Amino acid sequence: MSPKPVSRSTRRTRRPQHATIRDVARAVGASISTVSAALNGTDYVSAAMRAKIEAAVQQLQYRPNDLARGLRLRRTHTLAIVVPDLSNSFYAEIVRGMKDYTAAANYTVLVGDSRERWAEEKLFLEMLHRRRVDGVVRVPAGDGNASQAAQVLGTIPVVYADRYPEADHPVAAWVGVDNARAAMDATQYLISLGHRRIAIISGPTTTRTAAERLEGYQRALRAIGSMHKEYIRNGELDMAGGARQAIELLTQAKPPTAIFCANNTMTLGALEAIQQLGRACPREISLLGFDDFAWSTLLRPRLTMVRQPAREIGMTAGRMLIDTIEERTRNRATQTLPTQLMVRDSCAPPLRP
Amino acid sequence: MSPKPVSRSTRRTRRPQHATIRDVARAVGASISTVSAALNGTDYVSAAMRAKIEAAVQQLQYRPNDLARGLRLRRTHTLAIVVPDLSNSFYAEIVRGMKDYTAAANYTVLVGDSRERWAEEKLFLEMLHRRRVDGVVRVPAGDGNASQAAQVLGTIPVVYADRYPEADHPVAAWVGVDNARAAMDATQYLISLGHRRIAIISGPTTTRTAAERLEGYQRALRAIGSMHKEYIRNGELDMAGGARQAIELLTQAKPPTAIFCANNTMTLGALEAIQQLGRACPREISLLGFDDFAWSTLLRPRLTMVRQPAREIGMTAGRMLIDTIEERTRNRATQTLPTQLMVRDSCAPPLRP
DNA sequence: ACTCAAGCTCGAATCGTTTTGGCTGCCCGC
DNA sequence: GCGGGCAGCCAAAACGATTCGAGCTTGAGT
Repeated sequence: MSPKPVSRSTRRTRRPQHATIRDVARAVGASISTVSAALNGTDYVSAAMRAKIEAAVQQLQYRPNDLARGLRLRRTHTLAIVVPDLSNSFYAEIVRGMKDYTAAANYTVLVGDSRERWAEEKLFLEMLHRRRVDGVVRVPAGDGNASQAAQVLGTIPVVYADRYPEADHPVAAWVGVDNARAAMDATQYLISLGHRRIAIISGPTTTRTAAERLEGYQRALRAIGSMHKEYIRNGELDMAGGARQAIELLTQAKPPTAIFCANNTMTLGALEAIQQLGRACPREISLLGFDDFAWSTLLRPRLTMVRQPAREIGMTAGRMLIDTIEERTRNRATQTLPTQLMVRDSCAPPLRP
Repeated sequence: MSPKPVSRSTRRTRRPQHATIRDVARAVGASISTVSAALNGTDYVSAAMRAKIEAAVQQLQYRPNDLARGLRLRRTHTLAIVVPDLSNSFYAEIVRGMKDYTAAANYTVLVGDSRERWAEEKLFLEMLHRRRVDGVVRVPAGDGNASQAAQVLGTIPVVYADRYPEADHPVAAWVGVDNARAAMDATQYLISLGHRRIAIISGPTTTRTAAERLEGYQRALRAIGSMHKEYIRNGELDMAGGARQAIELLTQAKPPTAIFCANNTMTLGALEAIQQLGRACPREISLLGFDDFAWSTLLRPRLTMVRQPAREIGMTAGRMLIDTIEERTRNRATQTLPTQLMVRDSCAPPLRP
């Protein structure tokens, strides 16, 4: 009835173990406490003893065991960040920014990729809990359920980056950009070039950022009274999705003269589609993207895009996290960083038919 | 004389702590050992008790503390990988491959970026040692000193990926490609198109892979007796380096008709340079690169490149590492994976003057 | 001469797990 | 009526660090 107990006894291999603080203590004929005090500078230790300890540490190649340390201290000096897509350079850059900032404060960061799926994100968050990370920054997966995160993370501090947490939750710490504003500016730029038939390819509206960008686009078009339902598309955030929507848009009876893509991978997809259809960009069709990336100047045409300060978002998230962890501040502030429209070659006035 | 001891006492904030196994035990009126046995299925526990424990675990949101676990078990179920440049999609893909493979075996992986500097890599490796990771895969930084790694890592198992460790060390586990062969094949392809004045932009010869690729290139050209010193360049591995070398090559009296770039970022740099100089690629100058990347089909011309199976390299490295950790095997084998020449649009026969 | 503080060192408790060995019943076969 | 195996449970010893309190010398101040 009851299951046969499984013996965990992987044969106790005597792998030559690491030197411990006890080994150092023995080597210099001192007590463990003294060695600890010497290494951490946390109590008086004579110069002579200190020197002997230094020598022993060097000779034994002693390195403190951070597991034991973390257990005792209840602090691991580890942070984590989870993003929806690590191969997207936008998120990669956020991660890099956070790593750079927090490394200076002596934190390590674990990075996770949810692939836009809450199920995967949850697995990662549970792992973080077990490892007792000191804090985590989340760019929540796009398929909802973000509110369950508090459950699995318990009391571990969280900072949100880029995307909002669920609306019903009290907005915690957050850093990002004013998406509606940025999208409106971008759309107005296209309008100023003379475009009227402007399409948008947006992400699923379950992600707040996508919804906000759509909102900004609509506000700009409503202002000039030329918003048309058939030019509004949304779907998957990836390249294939962008390409498919672009093809649908361009092959309809009265195609748009400009396309605004609400993230970077969809922009690439749209560009691919345009080239496949043999349309000239920007002469026949203008393309404007979101989330700049490093090699966007290598493409032909060089893409005009809305640039988000990805690195700064990462660094700010790191800073906010560390601040709340070390209780330098308890303000659950939200930080809004500025965007920038990088005007390059992919947008031009529309053809006068 | 002796320094004033620094008090570490960050005020002992009573952050509401996590539930422990002891809490679970108390909740169900059992002993710690019983709870542990139940959770790990490592000893007989009655069905009734097991159920009560499950319930308590759920109710208290108990999650085992992996620090304590790792301390006791002397196993952290954590691996690490350190690469020279995370923003290079080639290495990013290796990392991704390793993560995917090892996640299935329930390992977490820490990833580090050495930026081609041993000093940075060393810092990272020291951190890994303190955290007692179970193993690490290294793509060693290009500036030598790789042999010191054994020192700082102690007895932690290592697998090398892509790049070789120093020659003087006994070659440990390694996975990568036959660089000399791949470079030779690529060069022969250019020869078969009719090129004779073929240049190479290679990396610093301190990295074995760069040296091998140069070697393969030379072998192919020597075979037809048209190797020329002035067509051999090496320098930094980044985009700017590639661009600079390409400009020097193309502006000399008798410029090459084809350029072979020994990694992906330098290839992008060369392409940029070619476009800046207004040379038509591939009509006037052919370009062949190394290390394919995802969006290479978006560039114009679509780049012809030698593809390395990055993902497989990462997965294989992960597998080898886990195998040696779990002592399924102790063969310090080396694995050579096949490359593939992705023929696209950036190479054409040379102009007949 | 007495007190007190500073300088130096140490023992023991603690952090949250796993694991070993032992203790209890109980049932079974003699 | 007894030995012994099995099921179920537990106490205590690790694992490797930090930290609290206390003990022991000195030297200075009174």
